[in-house]
Amino acid sequence: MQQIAKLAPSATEQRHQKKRQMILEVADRVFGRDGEAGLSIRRLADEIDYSPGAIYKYFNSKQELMNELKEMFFERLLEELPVFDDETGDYPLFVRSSLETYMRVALEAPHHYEAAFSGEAEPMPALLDTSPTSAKERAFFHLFSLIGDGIERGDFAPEGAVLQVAKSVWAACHGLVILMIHFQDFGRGFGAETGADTGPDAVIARHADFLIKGMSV
Amino acid sequence: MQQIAKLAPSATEQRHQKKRQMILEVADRVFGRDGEAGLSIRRLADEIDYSPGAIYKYFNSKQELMNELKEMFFERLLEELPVFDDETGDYPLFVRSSLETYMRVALEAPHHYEAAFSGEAEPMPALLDTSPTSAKERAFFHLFSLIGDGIERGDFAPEGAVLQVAKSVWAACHGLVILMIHFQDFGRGFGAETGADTGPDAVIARHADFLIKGMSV
DNA sequence: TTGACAAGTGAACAGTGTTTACTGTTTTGT
DNA sequence: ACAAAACAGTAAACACTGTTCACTTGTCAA
Repeated sequence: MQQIAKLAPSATEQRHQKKRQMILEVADRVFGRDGEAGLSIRRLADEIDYSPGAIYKYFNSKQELMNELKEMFFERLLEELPVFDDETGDYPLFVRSSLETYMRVALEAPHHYEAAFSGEAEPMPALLDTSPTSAKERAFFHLFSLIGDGIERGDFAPEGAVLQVAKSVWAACHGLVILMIHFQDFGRGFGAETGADTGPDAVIARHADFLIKGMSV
Repeated sequence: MQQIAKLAPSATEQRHQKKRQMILEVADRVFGRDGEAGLSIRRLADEIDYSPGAIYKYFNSKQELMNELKEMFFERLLEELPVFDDETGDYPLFVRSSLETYMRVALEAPHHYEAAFSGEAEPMPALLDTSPTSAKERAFFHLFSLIGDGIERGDFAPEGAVLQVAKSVWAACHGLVILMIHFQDFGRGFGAETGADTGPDAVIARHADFLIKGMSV
């Protein structure tokens, strides 16, 4: 017998979801530490004292589990992104801070971030005039809105189409993160040249400056 | 008995190298079509009518074979990069063309390009005052020199350290390529907005413009 | 001709994601 | 309360993967 709408999840269902969540947390920890190569179904099963097959009672495939890990990452990212204060806020500064946050959070979870852009090519999510569903899409949507709103407000100069500029900025941030993940010392070692701050945070900050300046009126 | 220096490779050695090259070409074709997932040792062995173990008479590991495929890609890239003509050349235009070529060639071999930046993190190659050895390093070195020379010539404004600007530009190009590889329609669909050219080439061109403009005096 | 080396094979090892038949156990409907 | 159905978990197998190793065959050189 099937209910039309399950308003109250059964105790069984609750236990199931709770255990599922537990598995996800363990997987998230292992994946964050050792990456996709280190997160095998058997390894994960060992970690939670289950047999490998048991995992498939909670996830249809490793891919599905991985997608949830990525989704969890983007939810964390969305939480950390700053919110603009219309009264006292400086919009370009707000955008700068947003881009920095995007890059910083990504660098703090390199395996998650890298995995989110590897594997099979996916269709480009609609980023204008739609309500995105997944956290991943919401994050990208947020990023695009930053630029679009900035142009609307008159803080940024619309050199070319709005979406083109947003794409360029997003790509630039994405590229820096990926290169910093891939090259061990990409964000380090050139402080002597100018005496300025060195380290990943400085590279991120200067990159954001470069982009904001390229957009500003 | 071991020769001090093998000036003339033996016929045996020549055959070995020739067959090795043949294997590489087949691997390159399969990898270009189906990516790393589609290029297994067994599949490759099938393709050349060998047994899987035979591959290891020519390569110590799949990783070594993959590295040679990546190296071949960067050699092709280097061949396609334009050369600056000191007499008649417009330097910013030359840089723009160079960046476009980098992105275009990368997009033509998405699996190769993606593989070159995935896997284990590697140390950042020295990009100033050294002669790079591999084609991969030479390509990156070339890219950095573009910016450095432009600043020296006075065509680009040194906002911040030379290397910081070069990093930002490289990262921006890299990011756009990766996003265009990962998102199926990243370079398409917004022509209606402005009536301008659409398609990957247009996105690449506008991205290059964005970067050149950000550097120019 | 004999001995050393090269080329290639087939089987095996350890690992992967995944499926299936099979257990108990728990929940559910009558 | 009892039977039936659903659930949770296991062991074993399947079809892959990269890699190694003993073994045979062929080629070249002293």
